[in-house]
Amino acid sequence: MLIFSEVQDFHPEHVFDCGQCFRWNRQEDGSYIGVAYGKIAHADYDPQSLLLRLEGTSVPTDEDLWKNYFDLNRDYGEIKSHLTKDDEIMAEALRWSHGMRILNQDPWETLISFILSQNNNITRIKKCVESLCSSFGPTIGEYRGETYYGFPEPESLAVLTEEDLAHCKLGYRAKYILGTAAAVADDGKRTLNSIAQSSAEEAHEYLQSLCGVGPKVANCISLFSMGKTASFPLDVWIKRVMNQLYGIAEGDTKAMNAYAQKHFGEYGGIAQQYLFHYIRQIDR
DNA sequence: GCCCAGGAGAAGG
DNA sequence: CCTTCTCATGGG
Repeated sequence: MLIFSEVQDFHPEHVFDCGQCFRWNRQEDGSYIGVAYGKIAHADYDPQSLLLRLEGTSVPTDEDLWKNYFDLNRDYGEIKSHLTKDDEIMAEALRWSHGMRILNQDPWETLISFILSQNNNITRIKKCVESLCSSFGPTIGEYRGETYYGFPEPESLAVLTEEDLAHCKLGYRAKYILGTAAAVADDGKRTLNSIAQSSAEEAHEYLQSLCGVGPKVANCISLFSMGKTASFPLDVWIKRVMNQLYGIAEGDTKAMNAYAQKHFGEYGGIAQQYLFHYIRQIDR
């Protein structure tokens, strides 16, 4: 059990149900159970303290790893005051998403998950990812009567055929998964794990060379698993925000990116996540 | 039956 | 460079 005390700017629903991750599920008591870095994790938050129970086989409670996973080294209060300066829209958005934090997830898992996200909805993305894990990932243990599976390694996916993947119902994205798994397995994850230290431009160049990865997915990967906080993923929801709330012409993606760069700057991705969670809450 | 979902790739200007 | 079409799948 890990206990992080005096954690500010954290709300489980904002963190786990904002669309950045697909393997955390809300429990009746408001806590969340998920799988990350090959561990079954049970997270709970009582104002100020984040409690993390880690289950499964060998459980090294690597405090620094999980502290970084939840991005607890970053001062979100300062970022929020910066973003809300002269921005009433952001101030309103934060009433709905003030406890969101950008998780620092595993690059490989994030890569595959967001290839599956294209032209798809979050409920079904979660089913696709879970199906991949239970079919081709390692069994990592049982917790409260449920069996949990880790994310399959590139080598485990690279040897498959489209027929092997058919029951996962990935649609046309199956061949993207196979292509990208082959490329990453061939490279031994080396480039993928090292470009987090490179510039955002270099990271995007490599990511977009992979099958099924375009500008939007590359931005999600670099934001959610490589610490590139300026990355600004432009999806259908954010295009809606930029048009309807910020008044930018519908479809003018260049102007939307330029606005983000100018007004949100190095925290474009964090701003984007606040707005994403906000528009999805009020649009239902 | 239609439209939509955290889009990308291919084809054609 | 840009625009348009197509690509599985499931839910509303």
